[in-house]
Amino acid sequence: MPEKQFNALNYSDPMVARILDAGEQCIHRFGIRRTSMGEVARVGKLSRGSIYRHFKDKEALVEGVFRRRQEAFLNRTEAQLEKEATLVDKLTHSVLSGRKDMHEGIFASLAEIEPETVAVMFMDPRFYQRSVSFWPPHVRMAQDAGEIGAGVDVGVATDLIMRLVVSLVMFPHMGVELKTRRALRNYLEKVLNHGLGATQPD
Amino acid sequence: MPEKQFNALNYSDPMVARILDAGEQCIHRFGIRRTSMGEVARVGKLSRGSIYRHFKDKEALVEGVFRRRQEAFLNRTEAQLEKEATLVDKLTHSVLSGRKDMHEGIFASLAEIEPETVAVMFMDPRFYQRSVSFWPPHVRMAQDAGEIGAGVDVGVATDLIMRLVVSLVMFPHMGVELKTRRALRNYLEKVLNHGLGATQPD
DNA sequence: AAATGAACAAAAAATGATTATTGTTTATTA
DNA sequence: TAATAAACAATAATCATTTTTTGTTCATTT
Repeated sequence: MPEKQFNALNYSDPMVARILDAGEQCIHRFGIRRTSMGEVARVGKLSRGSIYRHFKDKEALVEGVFRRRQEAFLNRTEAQLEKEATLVDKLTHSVLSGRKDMHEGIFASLAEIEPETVAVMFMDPRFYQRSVSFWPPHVRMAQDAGEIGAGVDVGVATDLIMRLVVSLVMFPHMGVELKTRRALRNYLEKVLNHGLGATQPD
Repeated sequence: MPEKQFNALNYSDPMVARILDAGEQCIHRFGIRRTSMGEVARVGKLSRGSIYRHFKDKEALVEGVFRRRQEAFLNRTEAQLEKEATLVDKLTHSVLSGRKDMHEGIFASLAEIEPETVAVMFMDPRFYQRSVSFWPPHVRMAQDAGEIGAGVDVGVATDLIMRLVVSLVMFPHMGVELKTRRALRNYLEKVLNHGLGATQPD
């Protein structure tokens, strides 16, 4: 008996999309704990059985909802990044839109209703896996453009970028106030270009 | 009627110490939810009334327990840092002992019993406030020793250091595997000295 | 082929009565 | 002066019970 593959979801499959839409709507309104598969079925105007055909269990459905949101975020970001001139600008944009996403929509409402759930999600390394594979192409582009040292390892650069972006989204203030675009860009420019090794003041 | 000052705790006050000892023991064994003030009193062999004389409520007691733990961690770390030659070595040590603290003792047991609580704590910016005031002297020392650019702002350096340490403690892997002391030190050296601006390979 | 709807046992959640805990007060003790 | 112990209403946890939800199966429909 062949194992079903739940990890690879067709977001384009209209049934999957309908389920995820309904699921997202429910989670947005009631939180994860208070959404039942029956409610998702009712909202999506489909049968409970269909949901279980596409998702192993409630956990997989919830995961699917957030995976799709994240994928959408990355695609949206990816599109915007083409318009940004430098890697520093790309990071600045990513942090700002990451924060925006956290403070509106499903994350914001979940954070109000079930803060522990959001906290646990953000502490889970799996939450960042997809994003880790997002950055290497941009690192290489920056390398080709001479913004980044040619000898810098792409993996190391990606790692640093991820740590900075995640940290800056989670904590706008960690000693220095980094709320405005200006302050953020300035900070990222300094840190990325020289670390703490630069000798020039500004 | 003068407001009591709960934020400034005398860890040296024997009564406060006894309360915190008992509280810590209870939290370690049963978790926060399942420790009652009565149990803390019983374990500490004191009256419930005394606890309320020193701590406004259960939340303040719990906060006190973790504040003292953190303070002890910082003092222990501070003492060790004197033996480390460079800022990079100091950071390496801090990350490693931070991880150690997370994987044993009260944090480890709490993470097993009440993972959401730990996650929420780690997402709270207040958790890092004290540590933020810990680093500036070390930054200045590194600056005097010429390890860090003289023009680098102490606040910015502290901020970056905090973000890196917190991130590296929370996530040993974020694209690159940074579990061994060697890998960690190497990473920190690269990142701190040049950011992504270095051109030399190794 | 895939979605449906109904049936089902097992697991989880809502419920309401009961018990324990909280935070405050007060008189007593060291 | 600070710790204690007991009393107290308000709040929160617990527990046994009822109800809902879950995850599975299967015959039926689209």
